Amino acid sequence: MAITIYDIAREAKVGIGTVSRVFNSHPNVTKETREKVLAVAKRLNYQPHVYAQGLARQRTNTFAAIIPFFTNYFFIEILQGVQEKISSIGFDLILHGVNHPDEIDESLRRSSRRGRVDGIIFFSMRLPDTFAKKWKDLEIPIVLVDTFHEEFDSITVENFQGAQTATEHLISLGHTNIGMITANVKSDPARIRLEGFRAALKKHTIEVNERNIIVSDVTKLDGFSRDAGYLAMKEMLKLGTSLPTAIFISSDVQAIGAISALREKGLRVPDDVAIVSFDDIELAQHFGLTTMRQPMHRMGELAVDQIVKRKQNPSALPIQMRFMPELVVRQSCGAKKISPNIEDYVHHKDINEVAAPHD
Amino acid sequence: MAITIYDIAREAKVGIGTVSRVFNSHPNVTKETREKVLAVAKRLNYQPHVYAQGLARQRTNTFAAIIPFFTNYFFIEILQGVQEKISSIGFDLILHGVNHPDEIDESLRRSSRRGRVDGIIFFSMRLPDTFAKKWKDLEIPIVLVDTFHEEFDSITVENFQGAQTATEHLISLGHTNIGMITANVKSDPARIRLEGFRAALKKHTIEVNERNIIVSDVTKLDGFSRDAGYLAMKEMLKLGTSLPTAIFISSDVQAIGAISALREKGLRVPDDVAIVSFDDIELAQHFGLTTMRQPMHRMGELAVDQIVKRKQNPSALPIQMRFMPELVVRQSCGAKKISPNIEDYVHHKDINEVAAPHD
DNA sequence: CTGAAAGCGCTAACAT
DNA sequence: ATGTTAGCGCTTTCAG
Repeated sequence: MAITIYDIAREAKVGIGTVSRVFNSHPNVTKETREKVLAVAKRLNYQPHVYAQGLARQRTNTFAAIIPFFTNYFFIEILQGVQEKISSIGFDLILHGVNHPDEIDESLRRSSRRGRVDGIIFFSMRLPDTFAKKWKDLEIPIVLVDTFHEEFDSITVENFQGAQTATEHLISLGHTNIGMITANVKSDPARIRLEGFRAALKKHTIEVNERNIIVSDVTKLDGFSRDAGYLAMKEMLKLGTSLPTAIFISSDVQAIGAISALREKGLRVPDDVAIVSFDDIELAQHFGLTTMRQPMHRMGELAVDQIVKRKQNPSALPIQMRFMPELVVRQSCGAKKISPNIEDYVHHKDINEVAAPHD
Repeated sequence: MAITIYDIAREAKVGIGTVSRVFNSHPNVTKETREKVLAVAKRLNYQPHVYAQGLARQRTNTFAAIIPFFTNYFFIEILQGVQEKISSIGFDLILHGVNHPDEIDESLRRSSRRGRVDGIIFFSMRLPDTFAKKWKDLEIPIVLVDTFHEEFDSITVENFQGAQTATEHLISLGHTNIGMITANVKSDPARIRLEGFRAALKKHTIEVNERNIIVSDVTKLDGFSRDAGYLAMKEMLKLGTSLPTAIFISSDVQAIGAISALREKGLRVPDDVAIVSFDDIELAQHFGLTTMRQPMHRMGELAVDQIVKRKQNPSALPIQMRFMPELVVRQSCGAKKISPNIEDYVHHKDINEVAAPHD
């Protein structure tokens, strides 16, 4: 059996309480005994038992992240922020992947087992109402990322305005025949981006051609995938003659798929079709995508910060943090026809943060 | 305070032992008392305290994965296999990202804290010898993925033969002026793939032109990155006139970067330069990369299986599982000049598994 | 400042 | 079949 504080107490000829105090850097220990204890502990290669600590302290120093599984680069980049921040504060991260909608419940249940985690970061999925209640009672800090529920802290991006900005960029380049490819509208971001798109056209009194709006019915990844983008573009191409001169696409990965479909038909971006997408995942740069940047890494870090804050002040009103996505102009929109790609024309100004307490 | 077995024992007028038995589906409980207990538990919304269970049972039902951080798609695909398998057996996954070599120690230390996890999956990094010893003593199952140490179970890919196959494919297409771009040779896979490349040329008595071998000195991600590939190709292009007609590149991501660099010079793949790379990440298909497929998802699942097996039989000799990567022919090598991409010409035969007990 | 003792919530061996 | 009890390893009063 492994070394316990009893072992080291015996060796150091002190009580276990003292040993405990030493490791918790409690002030009431003389320098001599502290050093004596530490010496023995080192000699015996003592390591505290995390679960015993957790049980006694009534906290676990671990957070859970529940993610609709991370084959999606968007999540990975957020997750990276989460991971770095969590380990920087000495906590552990438990990862729950949700590959199928049916698994949401299971994941929620598993991570909310009593004493399992001190906080939960919940990604992108709509939080079932049954759990909203349950979690409120649980009294464990929860923060929502890329999704919203009025009872919890949330970190989101202004999808509506982002979509509007993207569309207006296309309009400003002279396009009037503009289409959109959006992910499954079961997903809130997809739905809202579509609304933003419509609003932008309306604002500029451009007629919406419903034929040029392709709404993905792919369920896998809610249609935020290369395949979904590819299929959607195929469909748009199939519809015949009046291909729009510009398309707003609800995510970078979809745009990449869409570009493939265009290439197959011998069509070029931006010459034949201009494209603006959303997210600015790392690959967007490679493809020269003009896109709406979401500060993913930052969002991940903030999620962790917010959980920590929430632990300290459980009764504060839910906070809603909303980021304004930023237009990153590269080649796919046709605004810059200079060198092929790899170069990135974004102005590296700081992301705007809009932290507004929820009413 | 939350509900404990004491609460439910009192309510159901039974002993805590009985309650415990019910939840552990111990046979010695009558149907009536079982149902009574279950009813009360449900009414009170009882949830077992994971840490208390862990402490009493002396096991945690969680595994840790230590990954050189997953901005690399290769790891993500393995991790996905790991994640799915782990949750399918009802375990939890703790994720330790290692972003900097200095953090390896810290991660190792943290996940090997006593009673923290029941097993560790260690990815791609060379295991420091100090820890090899320490972990042996720890008596906790450890499996290495994409890296090797003779004292532990490991799951790897035949890098040498894979590189050889890739190179020979290029040779079989008639190329004789073949170059290679490899990641940082601090990484074993990068180094071994380079050796395989050399061996293939030698076998076919083709002279090695050292100028056409670019070894990345990028340290970030050990040079397995788009940027590293881009820079390496730039360097190769800078060297002047004798660009090889074919290049073997040590990973798909690097190949993607390299292709960017070629495009900037107006060079086309495979017309001007044929390319074969390694890994077959999801994106490889999109780029039409001919590549050596590693069964990443499978490797992840297997890692979990092996940890479980190792728990059952701690004293068995270390197992070494080696996969033979499979050549997937797409467009980048020039063997098929048919349609642009998206289509995948691989024969979907099963991956070969070579499980050989270590000596 | 330090030792002893009482939990933390659960499991498992031991009685009955 | 069920209740009782002794841990699991640590934290944290409570005396002294």
